[in-house]
Amino acid sequence: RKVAIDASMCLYQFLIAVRSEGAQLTSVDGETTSHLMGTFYRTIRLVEQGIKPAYVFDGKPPDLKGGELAKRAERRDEAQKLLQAAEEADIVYLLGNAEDVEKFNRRLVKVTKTHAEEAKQLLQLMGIPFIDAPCEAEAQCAALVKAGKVYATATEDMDALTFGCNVLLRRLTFSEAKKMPIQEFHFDKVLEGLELNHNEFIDLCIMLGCDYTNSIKGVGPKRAIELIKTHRSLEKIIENLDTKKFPIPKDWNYKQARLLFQEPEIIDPETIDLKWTEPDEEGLVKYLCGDKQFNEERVRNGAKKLHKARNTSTQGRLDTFFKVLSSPNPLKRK
DNA sequence: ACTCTGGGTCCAGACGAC
DNA sequence: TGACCCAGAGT
DNA sequence: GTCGTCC
Repeated sequence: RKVAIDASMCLYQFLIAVRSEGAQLTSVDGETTSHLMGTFYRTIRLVEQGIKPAYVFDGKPPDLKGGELAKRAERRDEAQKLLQAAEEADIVYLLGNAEDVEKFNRRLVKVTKTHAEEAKQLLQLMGIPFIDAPCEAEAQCAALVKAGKVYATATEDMDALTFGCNVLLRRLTFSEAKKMPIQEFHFDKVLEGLELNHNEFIDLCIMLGCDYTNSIKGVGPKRAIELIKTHRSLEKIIENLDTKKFPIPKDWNYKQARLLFQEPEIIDPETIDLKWTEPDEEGLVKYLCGDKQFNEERVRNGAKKLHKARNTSTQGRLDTFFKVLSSPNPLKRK
């Protein structure tokens, strides 16, 4: 089974989660290795389960996302200040605020170009294909699914559905899947459950709060669903809405936001040829053990697992592994 | 009393030895 | 980012 | 399962 994965999202998770004593893992020269550690082992795991992952990297964010990105930057600035304060307090009270320091450090995490390039180099050596999306990775993933180049997108982000991704897999990380089953959402079933078509669903998501626009104060999930079912489009909703109670945001650019979901900037999936190839064991050892000080035995062992899984004829279906669950109603924000 | 929103919080991987 | 809890506004 | 360790 071929599956598309939003690479930046994974890297972000790894940078936050893969830590020791609150700090990211690093090579001796202080370079972070958490993202490589996570990518290496999780990918091996997936391949061993008979899944062929294809990683999709973000490109330039759309202009409309600027507001959201500015907010995130602001939050990081805020965390930076809090971190500084906590560190100073730490010196005074000796370890009293160590937890706070950790907490604020996490909020500062950002996936850089370097992280992405290093991950690509690793994937290359592992024989795993990756794609540079021109814009939003989720949009490119959805396009790959629609074109039948992969079976599904594996993500925690429901935005993939808004982009029209037919099949979405949640919790496709098998360590987590032990606690909670992997969920498989089918877009057509979701639409059926909500009794909406794709365009109506997009308008709904815009009301619920997407990265591209503000949302209407006072309108949450309940009212949004009711509004879209009554009026079937944002234009009609705006016409009929009591704007005294529910003021439309100033300069509300919902039309362009809608367009970003309907016709996102993507590479034509037909021009993409995904190839899973033999892992380069010596290359992996050279890269991970030379520069990054990974344990050689573990790296070689990982390379062998990749090799073996690759040459095991049509590995067991993953359906046997998890509960297929076409939930009709992911009625949450986003 | 009930419903809904929105603001706050917390959390976030994988391996292997035991 | 998502999931959960709680306060408070609105009904 | 829990927990220390990975780098």
